[in-house]
Amino acid sequence: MTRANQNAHSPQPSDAEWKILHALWRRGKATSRELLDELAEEKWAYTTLKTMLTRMEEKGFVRSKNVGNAARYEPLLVRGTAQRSALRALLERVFEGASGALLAHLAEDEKLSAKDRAEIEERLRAAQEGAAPPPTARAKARERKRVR
Amino acid sequence: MTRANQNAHSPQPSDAEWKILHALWRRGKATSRELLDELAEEKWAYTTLKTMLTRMEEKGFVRSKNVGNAARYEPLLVRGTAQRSALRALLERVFEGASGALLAHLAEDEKLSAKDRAEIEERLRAAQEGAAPPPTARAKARERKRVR
DNA sequence: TGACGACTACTACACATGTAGTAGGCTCGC
DNA sequence: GCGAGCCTACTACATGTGTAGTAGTCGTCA
Repeated sequence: MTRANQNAHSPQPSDAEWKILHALWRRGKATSRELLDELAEEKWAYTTLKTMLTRMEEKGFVRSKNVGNAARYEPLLVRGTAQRSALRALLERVFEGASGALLAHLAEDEKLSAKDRAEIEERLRAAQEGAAPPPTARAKARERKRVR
Repeated sequence: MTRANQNAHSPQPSDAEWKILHALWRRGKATSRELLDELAEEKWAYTTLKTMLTRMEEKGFVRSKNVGNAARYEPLLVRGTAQRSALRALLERVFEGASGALLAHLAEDEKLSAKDRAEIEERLRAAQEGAAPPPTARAKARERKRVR
């Protein structure tokens, strides 16, 4: 049993670990040398990356398989799941569960492109169909929940 | 001087620090004893909380003023700003800047009530109207003083 | 006036994280 | 067969964080 899934209480990846995970998700699997290239802008010493990978393997974030004299790593975490878990953690810790407030910040962010928005609407619609009858909520009341 | 604003590089509050900050935002200002009550469910030793507060003061997250023999603390971070900064950090670190993906998770989250979802749609629509369609740059740019 | 209780400043310590060095083992070209 | 490289496992060490104990100070109440 892998123990690799990210249920609410498995530790969250650290900053550096996220970077490595992203690199791994991009490439599927990779040797540490390849990862070092992929993460060139971090300017890590090879051994630094190796240390990280070892720790990540201990935590069940990645798995390694020996290929020749080198190890080839692959992610065990599923990107979407890990992200969701991190998001949930943030939501609790920073927003005390108030997703509305989180959204408010996000929605106001000018970095959200129109394309992003369109995509979200799309997803929302999909989620809604599969989950709850459209309550056609007069969500006007939203305004006053946005504390100070 | 203060140095209390959260520009991109001031350190993010830690887990425990967020809890304390939330308590402080709830009460405006408070003595450590009051905070200990407010945070009763954490079951912290008084000195634990005190240590945190001291460290937070060093970091410029809070400020204390002596009142009688005890110190009264007040937050220096502004809630919304701190939250936004944390959100942005998450966005970078976990979603590599893809706010769309973040939102998608938020939207699909089964924990999100239908009401929340409706609210999201609402917000999206609003954002879209106000921002996206034609490049008619509306004065939305006022917000973007956030350096980095 | 002295013990009691609250408060503060210091100190301690374990674990996580970022960062990297060292030493020893394989392999391949010459 | 040997040295140059590359790889791995260990070890190291500073800093941050969670958690708390100790000792010293001060006001108050019996």
